[in-house]
Amino acid sequence: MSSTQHTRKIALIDCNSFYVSCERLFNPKIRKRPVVVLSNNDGCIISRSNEAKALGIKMGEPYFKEKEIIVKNNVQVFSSNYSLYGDISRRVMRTLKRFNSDIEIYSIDEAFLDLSNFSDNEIEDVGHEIRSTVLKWTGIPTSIGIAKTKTLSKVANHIAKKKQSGVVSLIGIENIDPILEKVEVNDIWGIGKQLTKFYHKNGIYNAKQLKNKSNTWIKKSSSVLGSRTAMELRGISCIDLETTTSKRKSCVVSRSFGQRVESFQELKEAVANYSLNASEKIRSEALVAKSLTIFIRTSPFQSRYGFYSNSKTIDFPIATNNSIEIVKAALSGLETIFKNGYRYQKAGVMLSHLTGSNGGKNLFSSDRDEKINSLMKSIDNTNYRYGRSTLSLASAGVHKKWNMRRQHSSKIDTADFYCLPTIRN
DNA sequence: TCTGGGGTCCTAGGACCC
DNA sequence: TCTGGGGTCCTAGGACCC
Repeated sequence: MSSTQHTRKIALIDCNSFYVSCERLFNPKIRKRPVVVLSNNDGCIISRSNEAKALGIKMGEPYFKEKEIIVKNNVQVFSSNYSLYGDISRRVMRTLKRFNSDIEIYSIDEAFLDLSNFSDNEIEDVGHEIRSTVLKWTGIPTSIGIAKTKTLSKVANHIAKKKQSGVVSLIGIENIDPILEKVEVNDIWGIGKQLTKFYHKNGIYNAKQLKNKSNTWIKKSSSVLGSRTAMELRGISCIDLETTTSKRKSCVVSRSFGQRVESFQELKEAVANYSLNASEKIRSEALVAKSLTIFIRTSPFQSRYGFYSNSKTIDFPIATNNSIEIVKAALSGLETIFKNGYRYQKAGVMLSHLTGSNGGKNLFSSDRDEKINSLMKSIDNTNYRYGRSTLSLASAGVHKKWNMRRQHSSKIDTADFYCLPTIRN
């Protein structure tokens, strides 16, 4: 039957050790060396080269705990540089779009691509072509998994990561049970710690066992998400490709401080900055927020100082993206939850119930609002052109306690991105 | 001494209504 | 006097993702 030639085919393209690969683009000397990239504040290890993985350095582990191995093996360490990674990510995604515009950009380093238009016979070759094109045009190595559903393409991708070729297709394989049997249940997309514990208790250890478990049992014992996962393992698609970028529903800006903060004044500065940052973000997406939550907390790892965590949510009478209003609300919220005598470790601002801003007009908009809107626009433009915090409402010093630690920055400016050397095969 | 940040979705339970 | 039960909407918190 020729119709089987055009079964649904979803590819998951995942960049290998993405942040490490980005740093390597600018620093060819570290190509074969062990490399790690740290989270904000140089807190945790969030990206590892294969060489670093081989040394036993764990994902998500605090940097200080791995320091010994790192020093001993001369592992190259980088603070994260998100604007750089964002730029390279856009380059990768643009390249992928050439193969099909039906693409779901799932994260900074992953995308689902609909390849149903290709025949079963050629699909693996297409995978290899995508892989080599992305490598040639961006310098980023990828792994590609292709299958009938998103969950299965994740499985295929998981296997592809361990293969030299980097491409694995499950299309056209009659019985995938022997493959699924080798996939541990906790490695399945959508199954985290809690579900793993539960499935283990019920004798389910791998993807094959979950796939062949009765649907009624799964439905009864977990949420709809659990049964959706099992259906997808059976090749029945339940999770659609989200190709249109839907407007987001919330926006969080939060940071751990470089050093503990105790003074109200310093906390206020940090919160004002995060508020400005969040307002700017939602304005750039033409959104307004109906409510704001501000939260502060001390370190959960240092109980000897006493743990304190609190938040306050404030509703705006009229949804807004006005920096002044948002900062004001955040600071008044902060006042209600701030307690003296604690060593604060983190603060954040969340804007939620976001909706489209209708070009900044609403029933109650006035001349004054129009003026504020154009003021906001000029702030955003200036910041865009000359860098963040060129103009800001709070006196945002650069040497404050709460600023992040970044001791291992490669100092690559995004501007340098345009000087990237051409990459040869 | 040092432990990231930013999202989505689901569910349970409370408030409220008829 | 009897004091039910079902529906909706909202929120907080949990689980999961990268």
